[in-house]
Amino acid sequence: MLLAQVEGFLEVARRGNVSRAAEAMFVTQPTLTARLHALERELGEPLFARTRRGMRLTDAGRAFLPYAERAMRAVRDGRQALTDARSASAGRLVLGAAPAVSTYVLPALLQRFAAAYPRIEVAVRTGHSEDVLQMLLREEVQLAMVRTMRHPDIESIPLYEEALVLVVPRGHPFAKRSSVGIADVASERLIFFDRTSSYYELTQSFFLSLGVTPREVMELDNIESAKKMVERHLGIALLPRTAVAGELAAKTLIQVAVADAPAMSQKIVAIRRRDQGQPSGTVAAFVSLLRESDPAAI
Amino acid sequence: MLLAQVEGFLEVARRGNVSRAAEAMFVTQPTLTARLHALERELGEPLFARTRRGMRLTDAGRAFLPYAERAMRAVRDGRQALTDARSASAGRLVLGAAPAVSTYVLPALLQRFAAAYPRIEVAVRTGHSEDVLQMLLREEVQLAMVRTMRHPDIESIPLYEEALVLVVPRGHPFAKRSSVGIADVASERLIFFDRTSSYYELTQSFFLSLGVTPREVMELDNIESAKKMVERHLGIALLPRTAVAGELAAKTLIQVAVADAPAMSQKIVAIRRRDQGQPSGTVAAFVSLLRESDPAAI
DNA sequence: CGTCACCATAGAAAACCTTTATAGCTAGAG
DNA sequence: CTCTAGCTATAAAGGTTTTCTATGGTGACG
Repeated sequence: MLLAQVEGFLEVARRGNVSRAAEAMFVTQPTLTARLHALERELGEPLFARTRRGMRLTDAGRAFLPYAERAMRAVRDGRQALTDARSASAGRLVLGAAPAVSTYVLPALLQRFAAAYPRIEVAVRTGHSEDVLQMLLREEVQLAMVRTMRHPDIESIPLYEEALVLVVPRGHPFAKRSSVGIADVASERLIFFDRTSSYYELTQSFFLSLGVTPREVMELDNIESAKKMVERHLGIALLPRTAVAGELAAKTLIQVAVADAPAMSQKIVAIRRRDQGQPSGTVAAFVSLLRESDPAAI
Repeated sequence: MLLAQVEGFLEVARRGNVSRAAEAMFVTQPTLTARLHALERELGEPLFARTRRGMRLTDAGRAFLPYAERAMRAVRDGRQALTDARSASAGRLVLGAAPAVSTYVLPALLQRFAAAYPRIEVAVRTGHSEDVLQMLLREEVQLAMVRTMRHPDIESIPLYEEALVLVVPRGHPFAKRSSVGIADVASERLIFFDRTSSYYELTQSFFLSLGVTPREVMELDNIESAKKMVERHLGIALLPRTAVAGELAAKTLIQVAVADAPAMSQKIVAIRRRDQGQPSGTVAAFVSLLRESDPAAI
């Protein structure tokens, strides 16, 4: 069965006249007649009753009609869906993100994205970078924003550098100093977050490399709680800058430079399966929004 | 776009492998490759990402997938609908019927029909024979059961002869007589039903042709009421035999032969549009049920 | 490093579709 | 009663498309 036959069937059913239908479809009448015959032969039943006045649907034709319409509509809608997706005017975008990205970076990005592409449906899956990578490989997400990772099947787009900054509560002795030494830090009560996170390892290895053993006094499994602890003077913490931007601005937390330490940071990238070909419309739209975003503003 | 291409797309999407999909579709691999290329070219976008492992859907392919499935399902279901209709194992049957048929004959017929073809949906439109004929011509009904009518566009199937019988209430003087004369009838109080019905004209012309002027005492617009009136001794009536079968059996009404009068009757037929070709499954099923019914039993 | 498992491509043969031209049929007009 | 108009069906030719066989090319894997 050919779509051209189904389409011809519908057109003739609508007009009750092969010649007019043929004209409307920009083919000759014998062509359309042949298509109808082929369709009827394949279905094993006349779909039209031939009269002097033209073509009338038989009961069988009437029974087939709704299905023919459905099929054509599906094809038409499918085409439209691709056009929409290409222009990113509609569609679905499934993102993966590391927790710090998901919580502190994505909201602003998605707000702008939703404003620019209101008809794109967005879903976010959060997890540690390794888990999100697996989601990407399993094609559960189309694009993931995680720390730099290596895998032969993915390609990366650099996004921004996520610095770990030392924050102390308002009124803390450090708060008035322009910078502190690493030894000062190690002697303070430190609050860590999420032992399973890569940030944990990062800070640990940072202290170790400097030959300093931090006094761990508290470990929370999420950044929000860690911030609250610092605010309540239970210790000081090294936290991702994006995670404390609000508190720094509100001055409930104070950032303190560490004079004799190299900057601790992780590169955050967007990753994508290498074998997915060119990014589809929705992904491409999101990537271009990422690219035109000021990294400092994130 | 060809259905073969859509089908190929689905098969390859399912198997992730052109060669296997081609085998499953009984074509060679290059054929299927060509179909996919043609489809992608028409849609202006790669639907698959070619990898060493086989074919993976792109985002565009994933977006198109549900529509392709919908289209193929519509075609498959359409085929099935025709098969069902042909075997009359399912479908829809819209009948037209004159009031007397609809009320007194159809119920028993439809009971048997529904038992034989439980998955056929039946609808009945009732009206005077002329109106039902118009419905048929407008294709609002597929088959109509009415009195014999002439129209160039319809063909008829004789069903049964509907006799008008004289009925009197139990206890009426006529009830004990084996037959009465036409003059006797005319001198009785007569109850007519539905001046707009053909039965009304039939009985009127019957009396007129015999040179008798009936004493009309009452006219109801439906047969049921007329029967009730006769039962209450308000008169006697000429009613369709099928309409009084129950009362005759229950002996609440008595049939009296009219000796010197020709039998009054109308032929009831099933009519169908001549230009509809062979009856479809559901109609054919109903017609065959009509044919195998004992006319006397109706 | 060769072999395997893929998909892509080439070229020839076959199938198919479309077109022009024409036939056949019926209703309605003159 | 004939003729014409308005349908659809059919025929034959031609050209495009599709399909097949055979082969190329390319990573992956042992």
